[in-house]
Amino acid sequence: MNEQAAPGRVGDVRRRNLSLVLDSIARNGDAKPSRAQVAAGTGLTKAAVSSLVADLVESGLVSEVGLYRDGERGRPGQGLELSSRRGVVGMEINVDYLAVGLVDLGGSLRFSSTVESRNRGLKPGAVMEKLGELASQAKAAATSAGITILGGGLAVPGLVDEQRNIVLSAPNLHWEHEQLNPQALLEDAPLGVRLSNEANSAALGELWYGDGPADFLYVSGEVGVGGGVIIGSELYTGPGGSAGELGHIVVHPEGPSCSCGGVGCLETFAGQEAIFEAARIPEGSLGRRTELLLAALAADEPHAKRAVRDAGRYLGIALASSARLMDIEAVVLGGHFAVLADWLKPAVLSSLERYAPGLLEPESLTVSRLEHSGTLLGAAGQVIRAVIESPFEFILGKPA
Amino acid sequence: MNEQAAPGRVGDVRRRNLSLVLDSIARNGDAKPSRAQVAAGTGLTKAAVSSLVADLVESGLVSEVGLYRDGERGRPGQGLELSSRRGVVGMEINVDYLAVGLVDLGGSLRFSSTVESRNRGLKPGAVMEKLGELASQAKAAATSAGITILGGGLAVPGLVDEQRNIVLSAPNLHWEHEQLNPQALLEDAPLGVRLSNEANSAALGELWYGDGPADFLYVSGEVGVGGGVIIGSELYTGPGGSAGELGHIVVHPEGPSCSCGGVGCLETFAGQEAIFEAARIPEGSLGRRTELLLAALAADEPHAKRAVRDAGRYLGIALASSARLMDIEAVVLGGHFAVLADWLKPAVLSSLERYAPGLLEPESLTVSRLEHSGTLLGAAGQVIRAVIESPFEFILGKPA
DNA sequence: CCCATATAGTTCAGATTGAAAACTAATTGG
DNA sequence: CCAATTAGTTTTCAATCTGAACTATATGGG
Repeated sequence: MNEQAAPGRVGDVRRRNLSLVLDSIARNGDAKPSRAQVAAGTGLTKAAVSSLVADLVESGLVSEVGLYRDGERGRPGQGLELSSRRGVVGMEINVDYLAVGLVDLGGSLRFSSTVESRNRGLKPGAVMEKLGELASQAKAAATSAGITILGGGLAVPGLVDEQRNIVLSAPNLHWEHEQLNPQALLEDAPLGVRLSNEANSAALGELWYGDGPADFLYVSGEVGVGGGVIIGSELYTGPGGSAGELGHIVVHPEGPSCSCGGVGCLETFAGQEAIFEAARIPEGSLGRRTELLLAALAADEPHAKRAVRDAGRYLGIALASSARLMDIEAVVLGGHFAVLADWLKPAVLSSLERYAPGLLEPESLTVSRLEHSGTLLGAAGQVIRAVIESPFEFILGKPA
Repeated sequence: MNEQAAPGRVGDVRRRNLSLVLDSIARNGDAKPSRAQVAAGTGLTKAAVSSLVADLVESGLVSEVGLYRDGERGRPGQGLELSSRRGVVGMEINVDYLAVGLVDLGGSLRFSSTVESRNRGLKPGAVMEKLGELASQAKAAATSAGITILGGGLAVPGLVDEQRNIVLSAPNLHWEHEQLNPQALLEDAPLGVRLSNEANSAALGELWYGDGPADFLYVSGEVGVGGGVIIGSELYTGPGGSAGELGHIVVHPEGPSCSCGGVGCLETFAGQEAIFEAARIPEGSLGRRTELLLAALAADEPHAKRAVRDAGRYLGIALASSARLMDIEAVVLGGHFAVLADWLKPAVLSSLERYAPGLLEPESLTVSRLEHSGTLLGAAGQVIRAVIESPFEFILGKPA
C-alpha cells in the first residue's frame, strides 16, 4: 500500500486551531484583538479561544497588552499581540554585501546592519565567518532588547536544498554544490536557521511586509535575473524547488549564447552585465557602475537609454509569456530593476502591450519599496510563518 | 477582522479520515484491500477503519467484494472497492466532434460514444441539444448496467468559469461568454455537471488514468495549442483559472501576429492551422487534412517535413521557457501533437537541447496513449475526485 | 450613588471521535 | 481437533470542541 497523508487524530483539531488563532492575531497585528474578537474572526467559540490563547501565552508566542479603553459599554478586552520579546534573525549573502536584521514576531525590524563585502569567488567558509560577526551584532541587539531569538533565515543568490543546507548552485558567487552550516550562526536558536533563495525570500518579504497582493511574480534584477512566484499568498517553488527562473526564459530564438548553455535567455538582455555592457559603462564595482548608468540615463545618453529600453522590452516578453503560462496578474520589480524603474517601466509596458495586449493592467506592474530589507524580512518571515503555521510543534519543545 | 480559514471542529477529523480511507481504497483499486490493509496503509486503527468503512458502504460509495483466499493463515479479509454501481458521465465538446463516456467510480470506462459534429460557429444551444442525445445514450447504458449516475463532467476547448457555468472564451468554436446549462444534460444526478477546460481535463485524465507522473505539463495540440499543468498530482489553474496557456507564449519577438492580438506566439508556429498552411495542405475537413499531412510526411514531402520541424522547434522553445519558469520536469504530448509525434519529437528534443541543455531528459518527453478518452476520463474523474476528497458532504445528501 | 445593560472571559456538561486493548470470528496446519 | 494467526468488533478512555450558564468589569441613566 502506498500512502502519504497522515490520518486525522482528535488532537489535530487543536493543532489547527492554535494556528488559526495565532494567524488571526498576526493578521490583525495593529488592532491587538481581544479574545472575543479573535473568536468572532475565526468562528471559534469564546471558550475555545480562551483555552487556545492560554496555551499560546504560556509558550511565550503571544502577549497580553493591557485593556481596551474605547469608551464602549461592557467589560474591556485584553489586547493580544505576537510577542515582541521573541524574534528571528534574517540574514543575506549577496554578491557585494552581507546583511543581517532582527525581526520580532510581529514583523518589526528591530535592528539591522549591512556591510559591503566582495563575496564573488570567496569560499563559503570565509563568507560564513564574516556573516557570523554580523550575526553576533544581531544577537547582542536581541539581548539588550530582551528578545529571545527563536531561529534565523539565510538568503543566498542561488538554488538551495533547504533540507540539507546545500547551495546547489550560485553562479554569481561561483559556488557550486557547497555544503553550509547555517546553524552555527545562531547556535542556541531552538528553530535553527533556514536556508533560502534570495529572490524567493524577497518575494515573500514583499507579500508579508510590503504591499504585494495574494498573487504576483516578483522579479529580481541582480547580477542574474531571478524571480519568485507567489500564488494564493504562498510561495510556489515547483516540484524541484527552482521555479521562477525568469532569467532563462527564451526571449529571442536567435539571441546570444547564455552562461546556462542556452540561447537567447532573458538574462543575456536584461542581466546587470548585459545592461552595463550595452550601455558602455566601464568595468568597476557594482555600486559605481550603477551610479554611472543612472547618470548616463539622466543625461539622456543614447547607449544607456537604449540598453535599458531593450532590457525592458525583453523583460516584457518574458513577463507576457509568464503571465500567460501561470496566469499571473501582477508583477513586482525589485533589485536592479527597481533602481532603473523610471526608465525601465515604460519599455516593459509597451512590450507587454505589443506581445500580450490586455493581459496585464499597467497598474499591476509595481516597484518594490522594501529594497534590501525585503530579503531580510522574507528570510526571517519564513521562520515566523513556520511558527504561525505549526505553533503546536513549537509549544512542545518550547524554550522556557 | 478578515479571516478565511474555517475553524477546526471535532467532526472535521472524521471528514478527513473518510476521505483518507476512500482514497486509500481508490489508490489500491486493483488490490481490493481489506479493512486491515487500509488500516495499515493509512495509519488509522482497525477500529477506526471499521467504523469509517461502515459509513462508506452504507452510502453506496464502497462495496465489499467477497473474501480473500490467498492461502495464508488467519481469518480472510473482506475485499473493498469503489462501487462499480456508481458512475459519472464524462462529456466533451470539441471543434469537430462530440463524445460521452460512462465511467464508474473505480475509473473503468463502461460505455462511450463519439459522433462527428462540425461545432465551429454553432450556437451553444444547438450543440448542447446534440450532446443531450449522446448523454441519453449514456444514461440508458447506465440503467441497463445497474449503475447510478452521480454526476457529470463536461470539457470544452476554451476558458471556463466553473462556478457559474460560463464559457468565457472558446475561440475555435467562436464562442464568447456563453452561458451554458450543463445540469440539463443529467437532470437527476445529485452532484450535477461540472464544466471544465479540455486541456486541463486531458491532463487530469493522463494523471489519473494514464501514466502521467506527479508533476508534468500536458500539451494539447488541437486547433489551438493548450496546456494543462499538473503539480504534486494536482491541476494548477492559477489564480484566475487560465494557467497553462502554452499557445500564447512568445517564441519569436519578430514573429507573425496572433489572433490573441500579440506577436510571435507559439500558436502561430505550432497551431494546426499554421502547420497545415506551412505544409501546403489544401483546405478541407480536419480529419482529411490530417490524413494528407501524415501521407506527405510519410512521403518525405519537404514542405510538410519543414512545417512539422519548425513547429517542433518552437514548441521546444516554449517548453524550455515553461520548464524553467515552473520547474517542470516532464511533458506529455497530446492531441495533434501525439499524432505527429514521430516527426515532431526529434525537432522538439533538439530544440530543447539548444535552448535549455540538460533541463529536460529526453525520456521525460512522452506521448499520451489515452487519445480522446483521456479528456472524457479526466472530465468525469474530476467529479469522482471531488467525491473521494469530500465523501462526508456526499454521504449527507446521499441518493438512496 | 446605584443598578440596568452590555461586553469579556471562564467554567462545566455534553457530544464526537480516534486510540488502545480486549474480545470475537474465521481460517490454516500440524 | 486445537494452537497459531489474521480480520474485524466492542469497550473504555482521553482529547477537544460547542453551547449554555456563570463571573468579571465596564458604561450610563435616574
